[in-house]
Amino acid sequence: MNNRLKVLRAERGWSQQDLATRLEVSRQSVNAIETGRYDPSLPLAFRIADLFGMAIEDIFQRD
Amino acid sequence: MNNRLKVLRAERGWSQQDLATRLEVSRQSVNAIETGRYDPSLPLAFRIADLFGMAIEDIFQRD
DNA sequence: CACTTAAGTCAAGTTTCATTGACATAATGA
DNA sequence: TCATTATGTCAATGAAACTTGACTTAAGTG
Repeated sequence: MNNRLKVLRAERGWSQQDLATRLEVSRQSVNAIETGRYDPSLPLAFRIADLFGMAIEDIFQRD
Repeated sequence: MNNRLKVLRAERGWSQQDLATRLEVSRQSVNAIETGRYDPSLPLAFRIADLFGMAIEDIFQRD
């Protein structure tokens, strides 16, 4: 899976820490997802989609 | 999270084993997801959505 | 009745996701 | 220059997802 998290975050002028706080996860988790080291859990993917007001499918794509 | 997996599967007349085979997971995993013991990983959620030709959001809902 | 299939569950093990704490690097600003 | 912020990454730990193998129960079906 790859994702558009880094772009969406940058568009809003948020740091990884800002995003992590809004998602209630650690900064390292945001970084790991952005850099593709692992995929979020389904519940976290839902929180991300909710935060950006988008569908999961529009943020995460199969590779 | 709760999900409509059991219904979607039953509509197609598939056993848990049938579904597990199509998703390339164990029968116990399908059962655990259907009975709400845990949520699928994001990659597996995508495979499920693909298989049923639906969006993840139409199969899995936050509770 | 005996046999098979489906579903639910448990135990024990591996892999993946997520945590805290730490360190390095680059960029910016006082 | 010195301090701060942002990002990337590592190690160690814990929690969640997923595995195999086994057992039980219920519902057909010969």
